[in-house]
Amino acid sequence: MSSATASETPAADRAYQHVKTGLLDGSFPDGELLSEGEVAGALQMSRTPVREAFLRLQSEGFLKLYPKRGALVVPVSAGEARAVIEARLALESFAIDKLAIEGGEAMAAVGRELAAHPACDGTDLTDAEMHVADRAFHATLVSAAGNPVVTDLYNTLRDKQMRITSTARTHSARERITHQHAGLAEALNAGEAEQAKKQLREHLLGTVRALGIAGGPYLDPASGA
Amino acid sequence: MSSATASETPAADRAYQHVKTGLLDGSFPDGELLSEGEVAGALQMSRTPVREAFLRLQSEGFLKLYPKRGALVVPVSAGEARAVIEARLALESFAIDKLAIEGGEAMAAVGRELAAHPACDGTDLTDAEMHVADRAFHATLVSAAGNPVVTDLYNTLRDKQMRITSTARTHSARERITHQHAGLAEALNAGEAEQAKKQLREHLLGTVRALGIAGGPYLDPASGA
DNA sequence: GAGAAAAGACTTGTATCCATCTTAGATACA
DNA sequence: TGTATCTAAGATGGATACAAGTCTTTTCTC
Repeated sequence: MSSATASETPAADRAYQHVKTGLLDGSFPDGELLSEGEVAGALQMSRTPVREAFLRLQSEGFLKLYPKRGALVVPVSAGEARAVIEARLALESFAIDKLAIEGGEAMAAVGRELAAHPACDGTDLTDAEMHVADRAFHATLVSAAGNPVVTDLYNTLRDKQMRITSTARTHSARERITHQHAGLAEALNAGEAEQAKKQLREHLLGTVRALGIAGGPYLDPASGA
Repeated sequence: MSSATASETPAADRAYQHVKTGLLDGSFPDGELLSEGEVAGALQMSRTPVREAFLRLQSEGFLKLYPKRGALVVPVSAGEARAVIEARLALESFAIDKLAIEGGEAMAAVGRELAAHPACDGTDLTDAEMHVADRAFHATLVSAAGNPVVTDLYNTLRDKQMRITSTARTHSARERITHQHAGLAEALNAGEAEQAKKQLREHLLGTVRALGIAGGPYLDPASGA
């Protein structure tokens, strides 16, 4: 079992994890052109699993593969960050709308579940844990709509956003976040869909602003119009 | 240049196209477990590009890869079909909302563009052309929102739907479709966002029904609630 | 005949090899 | 000095070889 070929996790997964981590922690900065052989050497594996990882990362929007040239770490512009958040708002609003149509009890049930969520409190959580909790909080809301396709799309969005928020270190205003989470849960509990969507919009507007990006008219109607 | 290795398009693309086509025209029915070597042999290429195609198809949700077993052609259930259409409605509604916020003129411009689209008339089009036109029509609407992330998500949805509609042969009611398209364009032209969204919802409700699937409460509030 | 063990066919995962393409840098020339 | 060309290095795309896992079928034992 000491053989080098015997490893716990598949090489392709290790490659994927390695590159993704590097992307998130900034080891591979925006615009960098990296090659299969490079990371293959670093991980002491062949190019094949690295290739697989690159393809995955490309489909997730982290890399752009140029034929015979290399893999570009796609730069994330302010516009793209806003686009991601807008898309999140669209999908989460859909979830709220669908819950509303299914009836007040369905909404209230989700509201209760969310109110009890750690992301509504936030004490006793490290920054990393808070980040995980935040993600779980929103995922819970979206999943509650019972549309697996939307849930899927939403998760890919969060992956994209992870890259963005780590690129521009967010100084997360935890109080604001937990407070807004609680407000959202409360609105759902009360069966007020429109109010919930408004809370959500303001919450996400806060997120883009924390990135130092203007919300734009859709996220921030008060500014543009 | 006559060598067999010199081919116009990359082998990986050919493999991708081949499998996707097979998926859409039903050559690879739901639940089938296909293998890399199989299609590699059929296309007279090595497994490597086929593997690449499989990974792509998996990320698009057409295949599910089971380690050391094969690639499962994911079955599309009625529920999933509805989920896809719901997601489409969510994203297209987002597009309308965003246009509305950007102002009446922006909306009207899109309305004019859509009104002039072949998918609003439909004469002189074969069924295949009509299908393409329909897709372009909706893509135009979504793109007009100016959110590339959403546009991207939307396109993957259409790919998914392509698979569904081909699985269950749709008897497309062309008149209904073109008429509803025109109605949508008109509502946009008039700057009536809510009306446009309602038209859109009914349009997509017609689509699910054409597939022989109930709309469910979200697409068809009149039924459930 | 029934059940367990083993053999075989078939699958993917990974490494390695070769061909081709792209590009950076050296070199020749005006 | 500036430019064109040639050369070499490095990249990917694809083919092939081999290792290892999974399921099916056969065979052996009781």
